[in-house]
Amino acid sequence: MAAAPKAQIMRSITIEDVARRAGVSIKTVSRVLNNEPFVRAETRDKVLAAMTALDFTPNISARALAGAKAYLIGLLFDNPSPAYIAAVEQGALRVCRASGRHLLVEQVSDQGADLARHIQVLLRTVRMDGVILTPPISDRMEALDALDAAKVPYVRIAPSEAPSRSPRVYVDDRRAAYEMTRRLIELGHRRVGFVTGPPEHLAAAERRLGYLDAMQEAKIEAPPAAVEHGDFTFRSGLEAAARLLALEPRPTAVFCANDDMAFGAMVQAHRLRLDLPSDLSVVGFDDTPTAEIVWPRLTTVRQPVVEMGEAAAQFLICPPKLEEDAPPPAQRMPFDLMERESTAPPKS
Amino acid sequence: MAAAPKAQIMRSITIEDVARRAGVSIKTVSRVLNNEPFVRAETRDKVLAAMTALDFTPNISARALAGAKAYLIGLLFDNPSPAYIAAVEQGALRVCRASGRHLLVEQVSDQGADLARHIQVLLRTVRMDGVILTPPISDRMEALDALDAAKVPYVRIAPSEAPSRSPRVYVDDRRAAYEMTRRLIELGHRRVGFVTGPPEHLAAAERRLGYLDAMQEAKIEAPPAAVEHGDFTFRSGLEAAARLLALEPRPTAVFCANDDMAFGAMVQAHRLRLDLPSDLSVVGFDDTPTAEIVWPRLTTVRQPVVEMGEAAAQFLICPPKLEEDAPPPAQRMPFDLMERESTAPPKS
DNA sequence: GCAGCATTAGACAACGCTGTCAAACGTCGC
DNA sequence: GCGACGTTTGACAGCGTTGTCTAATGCTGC
Repeated sequence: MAAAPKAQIMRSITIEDVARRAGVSIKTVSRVLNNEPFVRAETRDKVLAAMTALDFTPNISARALAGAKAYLIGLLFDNPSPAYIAAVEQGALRVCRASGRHLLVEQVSDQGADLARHIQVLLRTVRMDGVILTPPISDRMEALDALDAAKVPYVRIAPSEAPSRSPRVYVDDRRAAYEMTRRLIELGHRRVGFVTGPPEHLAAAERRLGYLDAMQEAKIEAPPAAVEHGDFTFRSGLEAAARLLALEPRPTAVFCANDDMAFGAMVQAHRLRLDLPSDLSVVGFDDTPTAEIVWPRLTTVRQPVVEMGEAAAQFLICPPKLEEDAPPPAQRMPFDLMERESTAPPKS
Repeated sequence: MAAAPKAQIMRSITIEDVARRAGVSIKTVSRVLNNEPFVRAETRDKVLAAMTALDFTPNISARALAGAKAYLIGLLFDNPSPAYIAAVEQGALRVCRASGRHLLVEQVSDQGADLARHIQVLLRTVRMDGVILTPPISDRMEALDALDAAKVPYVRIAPSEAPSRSPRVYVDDRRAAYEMTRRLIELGHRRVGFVTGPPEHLAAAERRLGYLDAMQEAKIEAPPAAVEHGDFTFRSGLEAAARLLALEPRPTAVFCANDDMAFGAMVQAHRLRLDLPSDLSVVGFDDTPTAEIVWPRLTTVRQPVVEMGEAAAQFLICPPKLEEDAPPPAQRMPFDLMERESTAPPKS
């Protein structure tokens, strides 16, 4: 048919151009580009000058195709808990920029066997220097298997399952929940309810354990009914709180395994015309931006999520050297108890 | 030195392997892969079978290097207004997945001249089939110039400046603000304050115009003091509201150019012990998830942000054919007035 | 049965870079 | 003044794909 309206071929500036201008071979330019040794300072300068003069930028596809590095970091997520993912992404992005990498974001929401398959295909399609796994993907062993098989380095954020299987960045969920619960007990609460996260999100289970630790330590019996199941959504928090607040005697405090559910609990309390915090203390976990905005402001556990994203990316970009057979490195990040106005001593 | 622990070279399955197995030439496999014509159905099937048998996946770097397509869409943002960006990203991601592309996210927060430079370098470093520009980058002419110069297609989301310069996806901000203001007036409000967005964010200016349209239409004089300046942050909303609520007589309603500022206004109202909505109606713009969570729930203008991200990506992937010299296509998305509990008729 | 044409398949050269290996260039010790 | 050795450079072959161009192949009409 008609000659295709063939896209104007934009010949880009190549290493060859730089080499010609600097009067050296392409390989030498490549050496300079990659900071390889064995280039005389004088030669290096010549090349650098030529690069600047021509405004040369290396092409990432060619580099990935020819060499070992890919200049690409992947961020894999499933559950689009926007605030959390966005924060991780922001941290990762900052590090990528600083080191000349780029960030490929991918949602791998398939359930079951498809997950492994999806990751496999992804890794073969686009080579990456490393991959960041956010919860709940960070606990899916199929994902790790696929990554291992493809020999692509990865870091997990807040994994619970097989924590020592890979590098990871995490906070001590159990400890944080323990401390937060303890704080509620210190305030005088005895009837403290808990709303769990979805079963596949193991960090949420850790939080439950922390809660139980504190209750047990204070010798307070936590009846099974005091632990309600949620799935990290606002709505589930609302519903779980409805069940909790129907209990007799009513809990004086509710600890939700994440902020979104805590917001649900707050709304449910409002609906029941309970005054916060005098009738009910509510606490969450995550310190999402919204925690500062609701009224009363939510007491919660702050996780440095942006920093965790940074740490994870950093990790993939220059992995710390370690002995053969040393356990994979883990970076524990500090958490903070953010006490705000949603908590107070119980009235009664 | 010691022989470098040379990364195990993972030879991937190539087109050549498929070709050999199917008993055809490489080029024929490539034809099948790209759905090019002139392949006999029988041959095609043979190739397809070989592909499946070998579990072949084409390599994106090689394709980008050799061919015209890059299988990569870029998402450029500046202001990390997480909820908004995350929503656009989610929409874009969905479309990318469905069409076998990938999403490269890039933050280009440099101010001034650096922006153009940054984009230039980015585009030369990694070839992309198209780029999505989110506000406020979508109004930065330097960005558009850089993109044009590199001949990379792009879509702008919610641009205000030079709207017809490129394809775009938008909502009618002015109209939406007009209708929302009108609704407040219908409720009986006469003293309606407005909090603007940052000056560089032109959509925010459109919203202000819409507000003024409605006030004028209702023959209500909006004194200059009724329009306060904000910058889209929670804090600025809080401060602007403080100034607005100090006015005598006090406004009975405040319209903020985005939700975050509306939340600030609500908190300020709470601080002043005003009852919402009886003492003060507050409305926002965006319908962020938090709008459902605050108490009272925020009346606001819903924009279909996820869908806008989808539309933008769709657009880059299969651009609608149009005449030479036709104006670049624009997709207007519907908005919705979400009336919730933060608005009511004024008490007085 | 053969030119003439559409259709289908293949050979081969890019694409822009890195890895390998060998060559050239000192420089030192004797 | 020469071999040995460390340093510095370059030639060249890929990497896995697509684009171009040419060569078969099959079919039509006469």
